Amino acid sequence: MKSVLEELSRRVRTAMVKVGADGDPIVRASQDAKFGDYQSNAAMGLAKKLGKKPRDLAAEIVAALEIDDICEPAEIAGPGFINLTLKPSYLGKLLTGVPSVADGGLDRLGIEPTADPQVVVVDLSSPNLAKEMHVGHLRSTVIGDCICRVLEFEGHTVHRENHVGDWGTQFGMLVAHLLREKPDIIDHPDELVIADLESFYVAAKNRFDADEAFKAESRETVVKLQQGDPTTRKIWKAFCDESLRHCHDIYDRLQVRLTDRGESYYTDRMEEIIGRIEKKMVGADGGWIRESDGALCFFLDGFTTRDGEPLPMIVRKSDGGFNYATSDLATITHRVEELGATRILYVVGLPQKQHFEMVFAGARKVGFAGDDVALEHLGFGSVLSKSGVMFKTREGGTFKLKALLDEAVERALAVLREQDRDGGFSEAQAAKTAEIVGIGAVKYFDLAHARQSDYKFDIDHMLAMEGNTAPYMMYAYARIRSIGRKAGVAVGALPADEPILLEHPTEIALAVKLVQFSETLHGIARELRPNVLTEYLYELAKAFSRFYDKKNGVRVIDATPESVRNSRLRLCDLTARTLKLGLGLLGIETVERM
RNA sequence: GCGCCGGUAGCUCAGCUGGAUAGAGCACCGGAUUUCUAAUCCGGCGGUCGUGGGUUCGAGUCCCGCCCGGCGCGCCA
Repeated sequence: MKSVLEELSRRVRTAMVKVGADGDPIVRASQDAKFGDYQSNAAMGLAKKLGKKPRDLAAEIVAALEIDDICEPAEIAGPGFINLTLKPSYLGKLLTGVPSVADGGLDRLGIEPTADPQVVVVDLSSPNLAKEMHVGHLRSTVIGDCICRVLEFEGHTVHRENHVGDWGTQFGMLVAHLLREKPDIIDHPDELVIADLESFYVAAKNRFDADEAFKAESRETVVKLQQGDPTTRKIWKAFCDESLRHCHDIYDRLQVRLTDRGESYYTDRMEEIIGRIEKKMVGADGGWIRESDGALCFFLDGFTTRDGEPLPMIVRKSDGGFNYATSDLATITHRVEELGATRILYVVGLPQKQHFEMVFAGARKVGFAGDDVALEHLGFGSVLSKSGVMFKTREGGTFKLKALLDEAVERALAVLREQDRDGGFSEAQAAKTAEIVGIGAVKYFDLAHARQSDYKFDIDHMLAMEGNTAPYMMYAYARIRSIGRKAGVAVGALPADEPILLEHPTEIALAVKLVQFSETLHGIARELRPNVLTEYLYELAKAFSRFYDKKNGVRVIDATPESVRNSRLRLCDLTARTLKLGLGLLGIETVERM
């Protein structure tokens, strides 16, 4: 389906050129239906430059505007707004052309992939393997996955990189602890099971703090690990594999797939880029690469410490080791040079903003990323407890993500039971539906908030049946499916040449929403804002409720004549397919019955 | 101290590169409706957009000051 927004922008732009007022047509979907469906706000800004009155310029543009085929006559309002209302016949034509469901393939609703595909790397999730995943990882995983899905749908090649923490001093401690606790692991590394990584870590840490001999042992283990000692490596790998299994239990439930590529993957590359950096150092004007207190540093403009001194980005510690700046630089060279990325997105919490500013500036300056590569930190806000403080357990520890998901599913089951009036759900169906609803609720709630703002984790709110929540959206979908079943029409089965006839205000309003899906999606792919998609889907669902309302809407199954019934059934079907596709891009499953 | 993020209705949150009387959900009040899944629809109540200036035809949005909250600021990630 063509983007209405683009079409209108083109038309208005053409008219503007004709009257000698070239510029951005500033076409937007109107906020209020009384101003039409779209509006152009270009006349007000341009009038002054051209020495004209805004309303006069608007009138000139309108006079030159050729939109009879798609819009009602344009209206000029207020200081010079040009209001545009789509003709029902045009809406009907656009929707009629949407192909029926392709056999087996992904339903694209007729939306074409981009003409300019890119290779995009998304750095998401990236938990530390030393510990259990906690709430802090939810947002990166869920937002990152959504962004990947949207970009993939748009036709880009997406690499989902799970940059897990599997390297560093704490792994010496963990391996040493593991060897003491389960010495037979050397012979059976594949059989390692650690029920609770969190308590395993705590036990190791306690031993480390209390036992000097163990502390020394841990340090030796780190050295052995870094030197590549086979046995140490084997134990380390067994630990990482077990930890990754824990992670993937979560990823499976969240329906997130990604490529695990830990920091350890980059160890050789880190050595190599230090070499490249040292070569640059010789010619670095102003000595922006230099050693300071024994550490190799980048001194980049605009970064200072709390004392106002230049703040270095350390790429090699004074002990010769590397840190996260080094590994982040290494990932950039890998992603650019090996994966061929032209856009790299980091879905990492907002507190790390300064770190990424430095890494990006450093990568550019040292030549690891050229102007043809976009580097973007997609920072996100924190998940707070219901009372608005950082999400912690009573003991001050972090909340395990698994526990949170379990609770959501459990609550979803309770909600389903409550609503299941006629007891139509079997035990197994209820459990399966609860899993989908519960997980979906957590994801939807997260995605429905603006990426950069903090939000309060409110399980009652996310499972509410009213408002902009997953259960509401899922129900809206299931309800439409039920209409299809009752009408005896299969999904997407009505032929694409069955004309869509729009007459009733609620039909037209629904059609406008449906038609706006593609442009909404394109906007999201550009701005990477999942909450815009949830907002859109919610409005679509509401538009459908009005359309289907017995008082203010229209009849569907028993509508006559046949052509009107079919048209309305197609509207139902298109709505359901849009909801399913949209929720799918959020990473949320739908159910046929609820 | 410097920097970043935030402060919008009683509560939870939107507000797209400045655009029309600032929106939604919940809560509260009223109405429809014995239902093509009411897990619905319609209406009402409710905000000096932290605060004081400035820029602009137009500011929740941009600039400056101040207040409040959160976070970050050299070898953890």
